[in-house]
Amino acid sequence: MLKEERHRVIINEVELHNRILLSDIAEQIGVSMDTIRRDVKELDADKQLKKVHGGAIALGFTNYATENKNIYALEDKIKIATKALSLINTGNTILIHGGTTCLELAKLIPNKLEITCFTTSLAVALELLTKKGVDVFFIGGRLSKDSQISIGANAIHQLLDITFDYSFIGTGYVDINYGLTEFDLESVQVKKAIIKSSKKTVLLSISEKLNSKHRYKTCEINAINTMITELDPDDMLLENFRKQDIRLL
Amino acid sequence: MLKEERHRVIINEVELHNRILLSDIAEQIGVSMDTIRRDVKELDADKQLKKVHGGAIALGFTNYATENKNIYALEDKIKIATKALSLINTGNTILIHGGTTCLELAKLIPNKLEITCFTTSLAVALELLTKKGVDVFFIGGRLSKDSQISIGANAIHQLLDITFDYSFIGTGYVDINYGLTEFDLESVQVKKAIIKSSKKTVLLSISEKLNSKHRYKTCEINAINTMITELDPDDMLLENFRKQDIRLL
DNA sequence: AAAATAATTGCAAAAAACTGCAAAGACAAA
DNA sequence: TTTGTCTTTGCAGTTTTTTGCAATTATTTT
Repeated sequence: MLKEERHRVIINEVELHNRILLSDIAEQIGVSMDTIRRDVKELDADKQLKKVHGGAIALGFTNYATENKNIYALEDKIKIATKALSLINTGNTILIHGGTTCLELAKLIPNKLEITCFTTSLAVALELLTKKGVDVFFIGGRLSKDSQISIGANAIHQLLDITFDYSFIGTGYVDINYGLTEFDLESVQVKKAIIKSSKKTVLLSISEKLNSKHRYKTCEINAINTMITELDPDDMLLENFRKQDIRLL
Repeated sequence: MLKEERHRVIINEVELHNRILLSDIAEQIGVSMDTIRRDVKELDADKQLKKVHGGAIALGFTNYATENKNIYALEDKIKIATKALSLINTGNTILIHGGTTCLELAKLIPNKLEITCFTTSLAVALELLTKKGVDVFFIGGRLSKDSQISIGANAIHQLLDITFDYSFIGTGYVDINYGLTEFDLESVQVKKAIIKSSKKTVLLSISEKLNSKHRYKTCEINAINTMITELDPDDMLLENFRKQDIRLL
């Protein structure tokens, strides 16, 4: 087998599985490990993949990539939170749910903006307490050890007694067909209650989460009134969402 | 499994749960703790997460809220909290109110003690969330800006729906004749509700507060079942209280 | 203060990478 | 076809990296 052919096979495998073991490929193609090692070295130099000890991984699967992604993600989240903030007016009664993007929103709220703000998140509550103008209410309930947010029947019950001008929520996954979905069922139940109690529900989601889904459904995409991503509302990636009855920001 | 793959798994878990235990990850991936420890060390050096004793936490997940800012009389408070802890048994449903002494109690609760614990204090809640065996519930309500505890009708309403085996409260002032008093009316109202909902109410108070009083009354001294100070129950200073129908500890 | 957990260190076995080399193969010019 | 040159490949020996274990030390918990 020619070198070029082997290279093609290797790249194929990497793209298919995101990672390969040199030993697997050597056996599969039927050449020595040394040869494959040299092939992978070349492909690495050509920036076709990243060579690691024992194998190779697809570009974009490296930790450098995730590191950069996270740095950008924070900027994106601030961008999203800034747009969300523009919706809030003096005198509003709002709810801010948990999650890193929602926490950014809480951080961005100006000291003197006079609003009433409910939250289910300990972190958001602590942040809001530093804002002079904000009247802070915590929705009690069982606290999730992981996310430090209120869940359970108690929280839901309280939520349903209140009407929010706006509620700001994140989600684990969004998909145009599957709607908002989560990894965790209890989280879903709380979010359902939030949506029910809100005049307008605003979804804060980085574009990375678009077109992904998981086990438990919070709601259809149309149950959301406004969706905010870090992208421009005219962005190609949002094309499908523009056809829906939601406001993009 | 390639090292890079393990790294990805670890980062994923940290992002999902905010914190991980090395032992959990080691078991999940099926390698020794040493290997995971080395992985986490590298990821920490890469600023992908923060390594802590026994595990790792997501960047930006540190708690300043429960740090001891007020080390005044800390020794005494720990002594009080230790005595209070001795009252709690497996399976109990208790309430821990706010204040530095109550926070000490929360800190002292052993990891594996299995109890259900309610609280009105953000700091106490955050502390309790670190305890494996504790089911944590937060009593929602309006949050006081300075004390970071729930107050208001909402909190009171929730409290009255529950029965606690023990509730642990502090007070601004105690006097044998005037009972428990406070500077703040809303705090009094919440404490009244707590006392009403508790089979046994335990007062945690440093002796310095004895024989002092203020404007708003929570209850008579007899409404308290147990009073804990840093002093020996036989101490002269507690002579008056011994004549009352309260247990001293 | 004692017990339980976790971190560190040094070490050894295993796996992988590197090095130099020689045989095999590719290819152009004679 | 043959020859000479250059590249590719596999092999053997050496070095490096990874990993798990055991003994020690440090930290946390009770």
